[in-house]
Formats: sequence, C-alpha cells, structure tokens
Amino acid sequence: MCVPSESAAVEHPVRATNRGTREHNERLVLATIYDRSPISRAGVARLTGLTRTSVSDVVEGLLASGMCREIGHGPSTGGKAPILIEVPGDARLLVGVDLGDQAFTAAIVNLRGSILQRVDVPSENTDGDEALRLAADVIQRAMALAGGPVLGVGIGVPGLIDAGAGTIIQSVARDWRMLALGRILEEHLGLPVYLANDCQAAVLAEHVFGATRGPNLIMVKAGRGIGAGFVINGELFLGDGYGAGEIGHTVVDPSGRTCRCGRRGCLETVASMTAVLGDLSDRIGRPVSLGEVLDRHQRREPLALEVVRRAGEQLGSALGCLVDALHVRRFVLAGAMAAFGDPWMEAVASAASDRALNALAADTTFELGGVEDVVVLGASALLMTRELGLTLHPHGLPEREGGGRAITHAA
Amino acid sequence: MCVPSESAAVEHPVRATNRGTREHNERLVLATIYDRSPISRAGVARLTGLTRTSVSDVVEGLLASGMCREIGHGPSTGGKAPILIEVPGDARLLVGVDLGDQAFTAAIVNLRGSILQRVDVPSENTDGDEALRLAADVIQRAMALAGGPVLGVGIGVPGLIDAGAGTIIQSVARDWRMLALGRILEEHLGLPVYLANDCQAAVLAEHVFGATRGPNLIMVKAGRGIGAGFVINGELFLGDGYGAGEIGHTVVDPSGRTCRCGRRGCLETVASMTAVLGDLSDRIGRPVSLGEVLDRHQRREPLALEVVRRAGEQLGSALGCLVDALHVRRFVLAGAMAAFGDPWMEAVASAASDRALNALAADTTFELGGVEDVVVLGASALLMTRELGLTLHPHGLPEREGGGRAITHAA
DNA sequence: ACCCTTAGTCAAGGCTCTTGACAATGATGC
DNA sequence: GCATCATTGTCAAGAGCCTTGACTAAGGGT
Repeated sequence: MCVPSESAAVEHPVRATNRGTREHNERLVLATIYDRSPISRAGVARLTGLTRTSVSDVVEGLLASGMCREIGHGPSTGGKAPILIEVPGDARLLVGVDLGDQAFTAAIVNLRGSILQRVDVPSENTDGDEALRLAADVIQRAMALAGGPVLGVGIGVPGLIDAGAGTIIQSVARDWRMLALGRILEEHLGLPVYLANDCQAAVLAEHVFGATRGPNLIMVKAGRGIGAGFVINGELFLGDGYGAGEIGHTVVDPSGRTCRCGRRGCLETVASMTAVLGDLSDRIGRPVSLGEVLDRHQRREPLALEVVRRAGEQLGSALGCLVDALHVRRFVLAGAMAAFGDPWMEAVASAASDRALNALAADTTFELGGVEDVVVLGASALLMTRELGLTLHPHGLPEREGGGRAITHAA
Repeated sequence: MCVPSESAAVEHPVRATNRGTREHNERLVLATIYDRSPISRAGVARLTGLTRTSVSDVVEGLLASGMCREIGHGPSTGGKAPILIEVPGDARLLVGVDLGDQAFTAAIVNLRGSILQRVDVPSENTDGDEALRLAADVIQRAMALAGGPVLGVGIGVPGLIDAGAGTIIQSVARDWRMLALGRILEEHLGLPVYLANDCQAAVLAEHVFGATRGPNLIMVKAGRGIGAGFVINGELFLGDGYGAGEIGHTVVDPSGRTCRCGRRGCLETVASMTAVLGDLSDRIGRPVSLGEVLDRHQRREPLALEVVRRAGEQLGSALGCLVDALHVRRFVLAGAMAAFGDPWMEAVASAASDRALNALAADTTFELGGVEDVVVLGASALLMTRELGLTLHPHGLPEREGGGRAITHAA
C-alpha cells in the first residue's frame, strides 16, 4: 500500500524525513490521478511539478497495489501517445456509517461516493452497550455485502467526538460518554476506523465528493437538530475541543421557547424541523407528521410556505455573522430541512444577506445539499481522505488544463 | 540564510523534495530553539524527533548565518555538559508598520516582539499617491533608526487585503484600490514585504508573541471600527476572498442607527468606540472626547460604566455565535476599547456566554489584549513567521520538559 | 580510579528526487 | 513514402538529506 494503515497514530507530527517526502508525493500523485483521470504519467508530472521519472516510480507502486490501472492510450499531441491511468472507483470500498438519532445506517461506498449497499436499523430507543452492539452489528452486516477490498470504516455520530483519538466524548441520545468506539471497532474488525461528529462528517461529503473546488466550505445540516461543519484551508476544522459547528443552541431569541438543552430561544427552537412541525401544529390546532408537512409544502400551501420561510429566515439570520466573520464563499444547506428545497434555501440566503456586509454577502453562495445520506457519505469521505489522502480538486493543484481528452482505445 | 527570501513566491505549493525536507527541518529546529532557548542540540533532537546528527548539521548553518548563538554550557545531567544555544533577540530586526486610519506608524521590532524604535505621523487627511509616499517615507525613516540587519517589512492596513499577493484590494480611508503596495515597496527597498489586513495582523501578534500555546485564536479589535482576526489550526485564516474578520458591519439591530456603511444597526453602531462616544454625548447633551470618556470610566462614573457595559454586551452577543460555531477557546479583545479594561471585557464575556451553549461557553476564555501596538507587532509577526517560520509554542511540538535549566557559564 | 551517562561528531549507508540520455511512437512536412 | 520533430516512458548516474552505529569528549557517581 502506498500509505500507512494505522488510523490515528499521533506521534511527532512535525519532523520531515525522506520517507515523509515519498508519502507526500504518493498521495499527491494518487490524488492527481483520482481528480484528473484519465491522465498520463507525463500529465501528472506537469500538474504536480514532479519529474516524469518520479511519477513513473510512484505509479509503479500504485499499479501494483491496485490503486491505479492503465486503461489504454490517449491521442498523441505530436509525439508518443500517452498511457492513460485512472483510479478505479472500486479499487477500495469504504464503509460509511451514520449512527443517527433515529436510525443506524452502514453503507458500502465506492471511491467516487456512490452508495453500493446499505443496511438500516431503527435506533431510537437504544442506548448504552446495547446501542454499541447494534452499531457493530450494522457495520458487520454491511461489510458482509461488500464484494471487494474494504479499506476501513468511517463513522459519523451526533455529539462531541474526539476525531483524533476516535473517542466519543459525549453522545446524549445513546448515553455514551468517553467511549473509545474507534479503538474498540478497530480491534474487532482489524481495519482502520475513523470517527467524527455527524455534521463534521457531512461537510467532508461535499468537500471530497462535491462538484466544485475550494479550500473553504461550510455545511449546515438542519433536521430535528441543527449543526454545522467547517472545512477551512482544505482541512476539516474541529475546534479546540472538537465542538466546532454546534450552532444549534446559540440563543437567537432570549425570550423564546424553552429548548431541550434547558435554555430559551436556541436556534433549534425556531429553525429546525422540530420547530417547523411545532409551528404548523400550533397553527392548525392538531399534531402534524413530517410527511404531512412535506406534502403541504410540496403543494405550496401558503401556511406551510410561511412556516418554512420563517424557519429559513431564522437560520439565515444566525448564519449572517458567519458570512461576515469567515468570508467563506460556499455554504451548503443539507439535512431533512433541505427537502423543502428552493423556497427554504432562498429564505436562508436572503436573511443571511440582510445581516451581512454587502460585499461579502454578494460573494457568498448557498446551495442545497443532500437530504438523506450526507453523513454516510461524509463518514466515507473522512475514511478516504485520512487513509488515502484522496479528494477531488486537491488543494494547491493548478486549475484544469484545456478540455479533457478522449480515450481512443480501452484496454 | 536558512530560508528563502522571496516574499510571496507562489508556485507549485504541493510537491515534496529533499530540499523541502531540509527547509522544513531548518524551520523546525530554528523554531524549537527560539521557543525553548537556551537549549542544547541534543535537547532539540529529543523534542523534534530528529537525530542529533541532523540537528547538528542544521545548527551549523544557523550559527553561520547568525540566527543562532552558542551561549555557554548547561549543567550536566550525568554526562557531558550540553552546549546551550539561543536565537538572539536581535539576530534580525523586523519593521512593523500600521497604516491606520488616524496615524501611520512604523517600528523597529526585535524577534521577541519588543519595539525598539518607532516613527508616527498623522494620516487622517491623506489619501491616494500622497498617502503612498507618506507610508514609504515613514517606513524609511524607521529603517534608518535600525541598528542591525533588517529582515524585511510587515504591514497592517485596514481594508480588504490580498495577503498572498501583497495587494491592497480596497482601503476606503486612503482611497486605495488594487494597489500592489507589497511589490512597489519590495522594489523600492530591496527587502521582502508582507501585507495583511490590520485585524488579521493583530491576531498574529498574540499568536506569535503571546504567552500561551494553542492552534486556534480569535482576536477582536474594537476601536473606532470593529474587526476580528482568526488563527485556525496554527495558520492565519483569510477567508476565500481575504475578508475574514469583517464583523463590524454585521447587522445586530435592523432598526438601529444608520452606519457609515449605509445600513442600519451594524455592530459598529452599537459596540465601537464611536458608539460609546456617541452614546455618552447623547446622555450628557454635549460632545465628549475620547480622553474624557476614558477619564470618566477610569473614575468609575456610573453613566460611563453603563455606556461601556452596554457596548461590551452588544459585542459579546455578536461573538456568541462564534463561540458556538468555532469552539475556539481563546478570544483576545484588543484595540482602543480595551482601555476600558475589565468592566468592558467582563460585559463582553458574560454576554457571549449568555448566547452560547453552556459547555462551549465554559470552555472559552476572554482576555484583554493591547490597546495601542497590536497592529505594529502583528505586522512584525507576519513578517517573522512568513520569512523565518518562527513562532513561540510551535504547533505540534510536545509540551515543555521539566523546568528550565540554569546557565552556568555565559560565553 | 573506574564505570556509567550524556553531548557532539564522523563516516557509511539508504532512500528519494533530479539530471541527462535514450528508445519507442506518433504527428507533420516535403 | 520518408525524414524530421515532439512527446512519452524508462534507465543509469548523481546529488541531497536523514539515519545508523561508532567514537571521542566530558562530567557525575561509587
């Protein structure tokens, strides 16, 4: 393999060695091929600044490990035709896991972010050791469905997660505290296991598998709760105590409703799916289900539109300060609320703009992200970046050369 | 020299080479000696994980360039006594420049963040080319006062600054737009020149010269305007378009006063020194000066305390969302408002806590920073980190070993 | 005195990138 | 059709850098 397989080996993260140089360049070459495939050795050399000799040497190892594959010749541009190389999507399989509040999901995901298999179980009334067993069971059932080499496991969990050590510091819904889930599963499975907070994982889904390039990205995941994840300078940002992104309990209205956290007027009380359900129930005078709200909104019923719009505006107002403070161009809005689509997103964007400096607001884009699988995909992305260093649009790589080239002969 | 002297040479920032390995380790050794001096070669080897051989080799170059100095022997711990090494504070001199709204300041600063010389000129009614000449003049007058080798120039400017290219994208007070100040001064002075936004520079002053360790730090500079600077994962964070930290024009009260930016209720209209002066003037019924406000507050006059407290609370409320979103433990509050001391800081801290999630708020500390020289020192720190890679408490270095050792013989 | 420990240095060795040359191969021009 | 040129991929030699293992210097402990 081209990269070490220990998961969270923290030692001296500072000294540079020849071996470190090699590993860096192996990751660079692999990431370049992954991002720009099909591409020739010479093309990689041009993009990275490495010599053709060095690239050939690295590629030899990648071919041997199956991480790369020669797929035929490209058209000549006046000389010998290049041998095109790619990273096969199924060179390794990823296990992405979402230990969500309502369900545990484990999925087999390929290197391009496609879900190949999935296993779901409801988790709402499970906690403690029983929940731990259930999680392990879901993961193993998914792995049994993988038809190829599994690289490892990535897991997203709501709560405070020490992503470095792979430890759950606290996850309220499961009553887990200081649970070294990463270490436990690594011993159990014999594979590297990475953990992160669910929203922190989610932002990686977009950063790693997303369509556009950029070193900075903010993911806001709004469902029953609200949280965010940050990619800053191309890296997942965790904060000093792993709590970065916990925006759901910022007080936006000190005289508002009491939140499950005990305070009043948290963002979750006005902008989450729980808030939308509550608001609509109040207006109608009877409890409404998630399906009914989505349905009414889908039919553009004024009351539903109004409730959703207000929730979006509250979220947008809260995000306004982040627009100004961080000047991150790209916000992705995901989670259950994203099912409300453009009306919701536009309410968020417009309220955020109203709060932010004009020049910065004009520079900021809001996009809709996934409703369902962002955590599963993000957990896979976490595994893939940590273990292989892979990402589309690697940070620092020059922009794409002239248009892509067609493949003349498939191998 | 141990490091290249080009200022903002952006090329292929990705490929690893043997030369890059060497440069990395040179910076690592230098930073270790700077942070832990006096220290022996063997001590550096222990801290960095490098071999004694490699450290000796690197130190040889550092001694030759004058970046390090042998200062005598330390006490033996059971074997040969170590030769202690330090980075002399005046091994190189830094020129730190603050092109502020009221004054241009250029100072000669040593590697420990002490201001040795300074030149100030008022700048309030200067703009365009005249302001450019004035800036160059101030810098040259300061350099004439330096009694040693000048490493280069670091500059902090209010406005939108492309810190990579050294270009002022826009600085309203000077009517500068797309001014390549860095390039111009580099050609003029024959020295490397680094630029950053004033608040972005200020946060580096604390990060580089400050007393405590930590990869993340937020500096809030509140004076006539309000801005912030972020150090994230040990790096200055600029945002996608260099505007990170522009929190002064986030709307906190949509029905508030009209701001100089044209909107209503910006943070600056309620929490800046301008706001304090305005509030107190309104309450008293006549204009008051900065000196008078400080004086009244110093005497703990209730009206002044009340006005300052409210300003602090507004700032704190606005910072609450950052406490939650980023989970950065350390906030430093600097600028003219810091002259109000603890009453102001406590108002900020308490309001921020009221807005933030309890667990995260309890984890966050607010400190008072400098009133006057943060930009000058930060600009020096920018130069020093970019050019030499120096910082106290280098990111990733293990905690300090047992207590420091006394020097037995000075060289 | 003798032994042990630590600091600093040296020579040999291994790993990695680079240089320069070369063969293979296809486009282009005559 | 043939010569020329450009590009790709590879090879051997070389240089840079870190590491290994050994050695000298120098100080403490018994």
